[in-house]
Amino acid sequence: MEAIGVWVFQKEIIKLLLITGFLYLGMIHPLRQHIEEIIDLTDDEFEFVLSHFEPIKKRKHQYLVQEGEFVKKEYWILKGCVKSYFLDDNGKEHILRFAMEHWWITDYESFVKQTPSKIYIDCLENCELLYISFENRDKLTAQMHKMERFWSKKSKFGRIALQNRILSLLKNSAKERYDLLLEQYPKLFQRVPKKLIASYLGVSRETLSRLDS
Amino acid sequence: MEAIGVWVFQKEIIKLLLITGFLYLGMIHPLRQHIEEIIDLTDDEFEFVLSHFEPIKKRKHQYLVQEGEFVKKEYWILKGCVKSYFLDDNGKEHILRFAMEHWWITDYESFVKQTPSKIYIDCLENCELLYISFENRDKLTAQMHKMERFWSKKSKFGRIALQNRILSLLKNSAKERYDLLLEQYPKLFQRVPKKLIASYLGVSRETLSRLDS
DNA sequence: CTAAAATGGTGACATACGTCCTTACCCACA
DNA sequence: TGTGGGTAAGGACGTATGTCACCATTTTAG
Repeated sequence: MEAIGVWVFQKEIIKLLLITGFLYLGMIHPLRQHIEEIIDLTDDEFEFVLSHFEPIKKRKHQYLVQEGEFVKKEYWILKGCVKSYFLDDNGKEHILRFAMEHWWITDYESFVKQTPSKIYIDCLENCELLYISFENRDKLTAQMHKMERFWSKKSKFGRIALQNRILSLLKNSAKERYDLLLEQYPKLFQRVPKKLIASYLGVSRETLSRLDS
Repeated sequence: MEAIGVWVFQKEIIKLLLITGFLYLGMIHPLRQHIEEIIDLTDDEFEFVLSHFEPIKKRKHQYLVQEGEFVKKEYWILKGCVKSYFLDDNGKEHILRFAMEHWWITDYESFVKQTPSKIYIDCLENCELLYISFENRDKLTAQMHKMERFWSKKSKFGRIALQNRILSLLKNSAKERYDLLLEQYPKLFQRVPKKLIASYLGVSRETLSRLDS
């Protein structure tokens, strides 16, 4: 009995290692693939990068970030889907953005300025994540200029995406924004409730459900 | 007569040098002040940085960026005020942002991705600017890690500002957005026409003029 | 398995906002 | 001195969207 218990335990460990990518049998680690879309890495360099991350699992409805908290981690999603949002004075929820597999997420305002967070991030599904702490990110960028370039580029692209969202909020009608989102992220509509999509688009749930016509 | 002409010409040059900060008599160059809010520079380092910039003057209504153009410069405003905006399918103008003294401006999307610009930037007043070319910015960041840190930080703060604008577009009414803008940039209301403020806030000119009540 | 909660569609109604219009004002320039 | 362009205010009207209410399903949690 004892022996079987240990075996099951080991299997769980191996499974976890596989999922989080710390043991990849002949496959390229998804984080490496992701980073190499922008910069090239040797095996050793990737090992070094990865050693600054920790794996973590979260269940649906669990928080990654809560309002008032000092955010000290940036997350990279291996599996699952999360929402980042804030509550207005009436307690109404407004979606800032969603994030899915291979997206980065954190509260950058709190992360960069080291101020208490104004937002929440929580899991819409059970999630498997890698996170890097503020300190490790600093260390890594200081020791590895390539990674500073990587994050710098990511930051620039993130900024452009935000600008385009503002552009869309200013110029497009609710219906147009709906169509654009559906075109760009069709998967999203199968994974997250419509009322969250409505909140992301800045319209009421009722209005959204009347847009299809 | 000839001599006087030369003298007037020299005076103009000196004036230009003074204005653009290439000749600062015992004063700290405003660009240096600006950069040193984030990183420290020695005299030589600042000289080196400045040598990558060029001064330029633009009159009211002149363009810095036009739609369809490949943007190869980033501008820093010494004096004046500009708007960045785009035109929708109906030719309606939507203000992305304003920029005034000591602000950076360009079309980052075109600048970073090297794609044709979707936006216009033009002068609301006569402007005095410094610009840095794409190539010089690359050179400078490659040779001077400090400046890469500077721009990286700027980029992060820019991103946070954009996120907060989205936040505001989602949660605040037109009236609230108006009050917030008035509180944050009271100068703007003395310098730019109300119809542009309306466009920035995402409401019609008529609606804006009715908000005061 | 069942009860409770969340989701999603729709109707009735109120209202904020856009659109179109006229009027008035200021100021640069002929 | 007049004239035209840019700016701003406000009236009239239509429409898109929010709000509240109700109900039918589906999903979740105990």
